[in-house]
Amino acid sequence: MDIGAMTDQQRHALRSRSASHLQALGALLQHRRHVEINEVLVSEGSAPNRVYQINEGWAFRYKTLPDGRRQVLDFLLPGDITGLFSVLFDQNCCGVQALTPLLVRSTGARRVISEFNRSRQMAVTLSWLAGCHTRRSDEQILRIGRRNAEERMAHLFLELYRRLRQNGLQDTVARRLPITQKIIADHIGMSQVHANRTFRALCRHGVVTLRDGDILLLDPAGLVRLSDFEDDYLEHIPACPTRQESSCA
Amino acid sequence: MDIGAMTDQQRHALRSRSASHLQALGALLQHRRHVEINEVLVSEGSAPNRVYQINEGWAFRYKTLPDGRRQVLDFLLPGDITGLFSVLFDQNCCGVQALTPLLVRSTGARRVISEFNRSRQMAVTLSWLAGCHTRRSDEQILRIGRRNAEERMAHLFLELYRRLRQNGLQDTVARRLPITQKIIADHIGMSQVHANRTFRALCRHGVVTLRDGDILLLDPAGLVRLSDFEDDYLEHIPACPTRQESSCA
DNA sequence: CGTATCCTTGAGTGTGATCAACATTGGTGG
DNA sequence: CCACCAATGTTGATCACACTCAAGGATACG
Repeated sequence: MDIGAMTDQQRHALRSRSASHLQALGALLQHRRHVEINEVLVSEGSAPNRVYQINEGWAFRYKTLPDGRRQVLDFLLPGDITGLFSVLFDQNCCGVQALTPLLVRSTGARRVISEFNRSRQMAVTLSWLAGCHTRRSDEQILRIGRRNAEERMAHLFLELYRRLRQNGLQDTVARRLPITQKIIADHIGMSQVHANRTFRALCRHGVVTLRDGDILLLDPAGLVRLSDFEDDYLEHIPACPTRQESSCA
Repeated sequence: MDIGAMTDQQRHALRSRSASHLQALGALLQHRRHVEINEVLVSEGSAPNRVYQINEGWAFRYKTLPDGRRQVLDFLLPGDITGLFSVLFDQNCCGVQALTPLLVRSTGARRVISEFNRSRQMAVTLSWLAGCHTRRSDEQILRIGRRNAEERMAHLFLELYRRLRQNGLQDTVARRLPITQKIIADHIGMSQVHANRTFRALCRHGVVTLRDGDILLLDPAGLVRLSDFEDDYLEHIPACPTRQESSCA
């Protein structure tokens, strides 16, 4: 056996410690603010001065090409924190925009840096958090690189569903996705028209439908079948101790 | 102005401190080992017990689908460190395989964890490193999501060229890429046949050619034109203090 | 030599893009 | 209250980029 190896128990212990550590970090984000639908919270090229947690609503990270093509990199769901890995850079390489009205909490970069330096265990926590993000973006690369249209869309829907559930939302809530077909298209690398046709195909399979402008997941198990979904890359990041507050806000 | 904001100078100072800090971390990787061409250094699903630095040679990170489709997530170049963000997980979600014979140095996960805990500034360093990786994978998502075949390939070649230069390799060396068309195809999400046709097209533009089985970049500036390349997402990670050794090894 | 790997090219097919038109909805201002 | 506009979803027609299948050539290696 490998001399420097750790047991699963040791790893598990480190992860739980990281989890509570991260909640402490989340508690720093005191400044509350409402963001309008479609508002750009962070613009491409701006200085990364703040770290945000989405308290209510959905947002997305994106990049654009000079000719206007846009890639939606990922989605920020209620409870998600963004910006922790940008504080050392002079410019943001991507932007953040609201998909729905948001309630966000934030704090300044200096405050984050001093919290980074406050505790010796923060490095382990950040390694874990970075690992969670890496796994997600690796899966996104696989999704757009090697899956076909139906698989991509079904796989995306499932990822969002699982993450919403992990972030503490109820099943009925987690099955509603407030995203347009244009946004989906820009996320999984296809045209809006083809996203529509793919979506219609999923509807015909009976796994999703449209309800009041939102996408409604009817049959998660069916989506798993359609996309070969394996959820081992998704790890719960318990950075959202404000779910209760936010629901009564 | 934002109260918690930092100046570019402050950020710059933190980055240089992180850089030297990271070199210290690299110095931990004492265990040397040779890896054969095509050997799997880390297999999908294995326990992440070690952190590696590539000392000589090229490798790639990958994921595979049950039906055999493979996605090359990114390339590991001489000087690159991999595994820092996996140590807290029970299983690897992706594998690492050698493209050329490698000389790697490594250390065990426990050692890495204790180094994480040793210094208060390690968290800042990891935030920076995670940011560097995030920027690269965001760009990879944009590449396969929203660029066409020629742009993808030209863009990839440039990224590799710049990274090799940043890692301290000479210009003539950095212009040689030891990758097959199948590997390129699996990285930028196309078939091997189409990768060949795209490559031929780039040859016809006079920007690349094939030399002794390697890809040779003839005209980096031409590649920039063909792919709208912006290098602002690439930041030098000075984690390779062993370049000199390795060239006389 | 024979075999394996990689590159190359052609032919035929298909997935997904583009263009265009129209329906529906919600918001805004007269 | 209605007219108008913007955003979104829907569908058809056409086209192109990229895939698959197939075969052959070059090179390296045992």
